[in-house]
Amino acid sequence: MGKAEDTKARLERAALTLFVARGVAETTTKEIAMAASVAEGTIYRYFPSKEQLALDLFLRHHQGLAGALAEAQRPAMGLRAKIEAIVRCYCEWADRDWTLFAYHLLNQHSFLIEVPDDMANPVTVVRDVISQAMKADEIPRRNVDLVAASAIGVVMQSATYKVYGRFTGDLSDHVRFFADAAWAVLSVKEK
Amino acid sequence: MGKAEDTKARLERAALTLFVARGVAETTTKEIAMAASVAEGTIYRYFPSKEQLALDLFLRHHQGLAGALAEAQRPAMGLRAKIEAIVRCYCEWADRDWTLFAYHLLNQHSFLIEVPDDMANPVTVVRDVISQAMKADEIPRRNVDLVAASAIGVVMQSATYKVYGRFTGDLSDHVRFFADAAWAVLSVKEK
DNA sequence: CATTTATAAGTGAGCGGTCACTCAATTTCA
DNA sequence: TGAAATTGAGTGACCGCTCACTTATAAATG
Repeated sequence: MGKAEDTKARLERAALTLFVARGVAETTTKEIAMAASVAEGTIYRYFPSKEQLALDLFLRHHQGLAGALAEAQRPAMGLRAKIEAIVRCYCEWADRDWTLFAYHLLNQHSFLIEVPDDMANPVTVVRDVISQAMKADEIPRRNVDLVAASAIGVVMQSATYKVYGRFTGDLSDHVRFFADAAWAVLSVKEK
Repeated sequence: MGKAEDTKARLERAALTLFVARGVAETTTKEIAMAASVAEGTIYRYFPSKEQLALDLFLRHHQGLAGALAEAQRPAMGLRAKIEAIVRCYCEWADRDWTLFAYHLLNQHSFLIEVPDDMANPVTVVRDVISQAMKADEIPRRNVDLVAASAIGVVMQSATYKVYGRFTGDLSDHVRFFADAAWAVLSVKEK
């Protein structure tokens, strides 16, 4: 790794850690620089603004995750298998870089509006899989967005509670349960 | 309503609306005052700081919701009925004052650490109900926090997506589905 | 090789501007 | 008329960002 790339990476990691610990608005450029062991001005050799740095970090993970989920579900046959593939991939991403994952989770509100409509999107991947399964009558036909939200919530709320420290350990340890639970949500019979 | 109480209520409502629309850190005291049609200084007659105003709003809803959920589930017999009572109560609170609800939902991260341990807590209510049901062998025994998170996620993620505008309409219209889905999550068989 | 030249990377004091908060003066109203 | 409520210009702290300058690295030259 070149020296410049190393500096940039150190800045990103420092920013990420502080953003998760104290929030984006509450983190100063001076703090980021200190944590990365560079001068404040150096930040601006690599990023046009603090806001852009924050957005870069978010979008990179957002797109990466969306691509990975799309790849993961593709080879799986049938909704049940696709769900498990998606859940496994999601949990692995979370466990691999928990700080980045937590940052993405905690800052959706701020950045999601800045995501272009045509950009790969984790939610869309899930939504499409569910939509297909409804068309194929694998599960009852319902409001896709509502059902997708509920299924996604099974995993995402658990991840959120891990951020809060309400429980510990790898998310990947519970892939089977998450997949079963999400499947159960999607399969709820109409009355 | 006395004049002073009216002013305080207007300030709270103005702050709430702005906090939801633009975020707490991004909202200035000048904006709050303007939206409430008072001078900036008036804020400080009723609140010691902007931060305390934000915390007050959060805690009032947090405690109110916790109390309401505890009340709602008490008379219901059996886990299935308790879940439905909790879900219904939660959705009604959301629909009754959506701005306040959205504020609470979007700012958990910032304020949850400031909630005293002994304070009534919406999550604890749900957790305890599930814990009881496990003891009574109504549902499989599992990691309570994990299962509670997943069940709660069914409803909360849907609420979150409503905040994002991914779908519209009252949450209360879907109480039955949420209850069924949460129940399904809790009932997932161990393999 | 040594030496000059060119470019990239890093620095930190300081600037312009914002913002939460204060307070002396003014208005409201019982 | 006196206490309570309100006002808004003013204050000081802070913060993102700039920029003139230094230092490290690489390229060119003879």
